[in-house]
Amino acid sequence: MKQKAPTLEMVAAHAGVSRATVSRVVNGAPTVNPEVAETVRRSIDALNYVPNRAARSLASHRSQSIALVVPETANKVFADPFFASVIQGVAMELSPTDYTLNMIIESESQAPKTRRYLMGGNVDGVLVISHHFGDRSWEAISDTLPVVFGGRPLDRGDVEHYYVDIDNVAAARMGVQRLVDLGRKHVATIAGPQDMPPGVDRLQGWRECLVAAGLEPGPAEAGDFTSESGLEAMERILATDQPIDALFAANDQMAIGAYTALRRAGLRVPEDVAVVGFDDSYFSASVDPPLTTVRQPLVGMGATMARTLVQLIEGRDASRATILDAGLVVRTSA
Amino acid sequence: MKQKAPTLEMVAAHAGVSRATVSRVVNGAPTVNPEVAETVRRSIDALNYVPNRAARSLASHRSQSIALVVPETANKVFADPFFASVIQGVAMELSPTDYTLNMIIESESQAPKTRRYLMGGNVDGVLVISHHFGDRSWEAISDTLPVVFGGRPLDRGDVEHYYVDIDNVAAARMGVQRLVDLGRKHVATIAGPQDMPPGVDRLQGWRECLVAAGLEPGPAEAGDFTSESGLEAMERILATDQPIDALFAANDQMAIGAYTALRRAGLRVPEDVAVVGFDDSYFSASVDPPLTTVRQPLVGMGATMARTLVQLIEGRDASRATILDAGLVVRTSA
DNA sequence: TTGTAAGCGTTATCAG
DNA sequence: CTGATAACGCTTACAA
Repeated sequence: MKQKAPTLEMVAAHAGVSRATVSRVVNGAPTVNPEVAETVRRSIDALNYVPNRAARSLASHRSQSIALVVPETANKVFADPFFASVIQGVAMELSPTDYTLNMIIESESQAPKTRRYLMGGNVDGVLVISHHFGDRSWEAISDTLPVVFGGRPLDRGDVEHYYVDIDNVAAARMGVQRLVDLGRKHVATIAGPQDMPPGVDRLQGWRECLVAAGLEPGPAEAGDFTSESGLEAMERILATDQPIDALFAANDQMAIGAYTALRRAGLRVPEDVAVVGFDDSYFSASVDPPLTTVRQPLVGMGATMARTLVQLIEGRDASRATILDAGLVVRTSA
Repeated sequence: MKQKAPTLEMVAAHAGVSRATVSRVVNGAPTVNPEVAETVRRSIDALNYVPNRAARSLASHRSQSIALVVPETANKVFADPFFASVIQGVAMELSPTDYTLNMIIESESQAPKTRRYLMGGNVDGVLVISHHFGDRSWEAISDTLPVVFGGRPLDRGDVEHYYVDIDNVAAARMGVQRLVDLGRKHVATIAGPQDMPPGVDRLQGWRECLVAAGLEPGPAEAGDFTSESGLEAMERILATDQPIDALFAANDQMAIGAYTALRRAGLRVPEDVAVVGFDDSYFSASVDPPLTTVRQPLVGMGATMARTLVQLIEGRDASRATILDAGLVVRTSA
């Protein structure tokens, strides 16, 4: 039953032309007589021909495939809505193109293998989603292939990377401003890890906004973006016994962790403590009370990364940094 | 700067052997003199050689790549922990192998294109994660390529598919049994969509368990696995004014939706209504109160799917159905 | 155990 | 505008 796939040659025979012509039609070359092209197209349909990628890339030196590298980092890769949503955006953007998405989960141990695979001409470009920084191994690859990062990479070194991100400082300011506008005077924050840009930038935005409003920054504790760490950080903040009437969390997961700590402490949201999160994760509308949060266009970021990379691959130029807009989503918690 | 990748031929020259020999070493053929093999390996390292996939698959008629097809179904693909976790399992399992993961988001509109791509010899096997059923288009593909499903496909037709799943009926019974053991007498359920196996099976398990315990099944309302639908279903259940002291939700997202409805109705969890969810999604431990739930080994399911497919591809045989164990995770809500 | 040589299905370079 | 014909980098009988 297993029918062998028809080849270009068979189509050529069927249409009574040369393989070269069929190839031209398949690739939409402009220099083909319309009538001939039509005949060829009919033969293609008749035989249900599908080009063979392997042969095509061997001959053209293009793989038509794009690698998406994500760090294995425990098994939290997908637990983090950040990754999941960005990946979704990439996949959807690429879906209608001729590029194939090659997902690579990079465990620390086999990073070298990955690097060689990428440089071995097996992909046309690389998308890197990472919260890691100071990883200079990408510089060599950037030298060989177009690489686009999700989230601003640490700018050490002379290489300017391509990346798409939001302005985390400004976005955080926007979230904190909501709290200030509500008349809150004692705004605490649960910051993200201080060894990665989003963590640092959002903390900075919080501080800047408060200072600009003439308020004294409240207590700040850092978490690792998991809800457990949010719960713990909130407990530490409460333990300081400083007056608190508002909280800005560097992501939604930590915000819901804080919800639990607040509830246990007998504090109501938003009456006693108004809470603003960050990300607008898909669950933030369905927690109780619905979380007011700074929206990050994650799926859009993924799509933009993919679009940028394709541009680079196809020789068109693209801007080094694409900064997408963040926005405030007001719900009930603040 | 862009250094051309070294070819097999260059390695052969460097090592002073024929290309065939290098090929044998690369592919781990047993018929190679150990010393020669060692020399070749050294040359490979020295030149930093990486085989070219395109050439390799063109010559061997194997693509060494596996397609992972997920339905686009709105943009909820990744919002659903089910997909995210299964995909993660697949990716991690494949990561150390020579197979490449080819993610395809299939939008209804271009299903035909996808099908032709798959049948055009571009992949060695297909993994399908779908909640859809009655889709017979896979039967033709199963005829050409090994296909493994995530979740039992609807068994219409004469083709027996390969799939990995859990026993949803038994798993649901296990969750409801917890409620029964707690002495609850009025167990309601929020079921999943009734046009897909998990939805139907979990509802059946709920009923079976209750009947076996000599209890009258409480009210049942169906949702669509989103937390919003869970909230609404819970409201409908409460509106029936039937006495309720326990709830079994067909997934965790609907369970947390129900939390909100219960809280609004002034009901406490678990004191007034004990709640058991399903999936053990990554957020279920961090909601308040922590959710008791039926754990589904999602990442393991993904890994198993990948492993099964590779076995099939490599000619070893595998069992048609692999049923993984589910378990009860007891937290605070029940 | 190793080498020779014939493909694998396209693209690309030239003539025509 | 179209058709030969040589690559592309590797695998794989078949010989040696």
